Amino acid sequence: MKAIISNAVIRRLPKYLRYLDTILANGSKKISSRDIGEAMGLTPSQIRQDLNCFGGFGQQGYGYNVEFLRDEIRKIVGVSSPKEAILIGCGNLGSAIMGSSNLNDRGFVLTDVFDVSPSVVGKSLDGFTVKHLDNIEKEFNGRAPAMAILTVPKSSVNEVFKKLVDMGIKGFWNFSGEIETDRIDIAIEDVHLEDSLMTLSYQIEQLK
Amino acid sequence: MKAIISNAVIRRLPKYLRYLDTILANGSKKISSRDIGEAMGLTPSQIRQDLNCFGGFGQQGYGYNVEFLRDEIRKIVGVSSPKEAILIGCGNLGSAIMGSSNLNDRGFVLTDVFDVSPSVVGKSLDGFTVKHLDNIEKEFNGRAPAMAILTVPKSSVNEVFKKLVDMGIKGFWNFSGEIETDRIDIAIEDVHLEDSLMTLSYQIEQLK
DNA sequence: TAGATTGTTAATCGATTAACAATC
DNA sequence: TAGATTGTTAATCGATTAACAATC
Repeated sequence: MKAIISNAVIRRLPKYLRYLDTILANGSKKISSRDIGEAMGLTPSQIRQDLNCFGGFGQQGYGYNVEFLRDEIRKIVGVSSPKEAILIGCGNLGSAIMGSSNLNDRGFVLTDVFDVSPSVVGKSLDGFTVKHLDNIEKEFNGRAPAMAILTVPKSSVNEVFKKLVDMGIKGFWNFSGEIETDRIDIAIEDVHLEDSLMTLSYQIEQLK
Repeated sequence: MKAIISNAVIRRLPKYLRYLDTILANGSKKISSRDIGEAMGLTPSQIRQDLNCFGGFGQQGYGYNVEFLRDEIRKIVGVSSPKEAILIGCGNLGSAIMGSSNLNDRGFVLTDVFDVSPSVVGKSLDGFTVKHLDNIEKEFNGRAPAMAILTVPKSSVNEVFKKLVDMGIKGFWNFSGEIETDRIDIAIEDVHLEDSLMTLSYQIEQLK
């Protein structure tokens, strides 16, 4: 029985990964939990606890081999086995995500982009020909990509979500507001940029 | 002496706000912590604890007046006193943020947008004429907007940040990666979309 | 070997939940 | 008044930190 990993730990994994990538690029071969902690503003204890949720990646008296640790975390996060992703909604935000190089090397490969607006369907954007969402089932013909990025209007997100779930898609990166569902066999990562913005507003008020 | 509010509480405030806005739009006049909890997947206790960090907004035996509570949280978050914001970096993501209506009514008013690329400086985007970042001091002439949105390349974010801090800007909504600073009189809200993406990748791996 | 640093158990701290008196 | 629900204190739970034996 696999122990349940707390959300706090999972949210730190990408940060470890980013840090290890940085120092690896700088040529570091080994690192101690003490040094990681110092650089990332965490306690050495926390780092050792976090890593030991997944395995003993270090060596007593030595520390951690940077490249090995990086590769292990990449495996844990799933970054080393890219999954097919599609994008629904080619507005400003959708285009921004399409254009960024973040998807590749972060666990996903973008294969297709969809929209419903006649003004973009058929057009070429960032090397993708925008397809009509109505044809998506035909396009995939029983198969399903691992993940869909939702950058559609708030008003249509639930309808689009339902359609994609019916196709068998199990992962969603959702920029389109609240999704209503009780399916627990589906992974949804909600990005609420307005919440982030309001948190900043609060912080700025506190400075006064 | 004001008690320090935990980060967990602060991150929930925008969610309360969003929920209250929704039910207010649906015509609800009053609500109990029990009902809020049910709708948002939190315990009634937590909601009462959270709100009582800021004051007693309810009434025993009755519950909370939705509109009053909403307005109080808006005040706490600072959404009801909009602050000047500027945008640095008019690429895809910058344009997406410019185009979204999220800024207004979320505590900020976008007044100016800047870039350094000759291909956009001088052009008109979403009703804003893109100005050159080199002229920003002249533009503001000693004044400083409350917040800057950073959607610049990772490689230049620290340089841009330093420039803006020198101008007196105290709030940053940062989409451009790691900012190095030890200033504690400055509010920085980092948005790491790659981290969000990797967390989703992890979650999808767990479904298998 | 001696020194260093992990892996892991125990202690602490903080956040969430439960309970209940106050009171509308 | 009786019923409902808050505000708040106390109990619990979980996450972080400290300590230290294991061991490279």
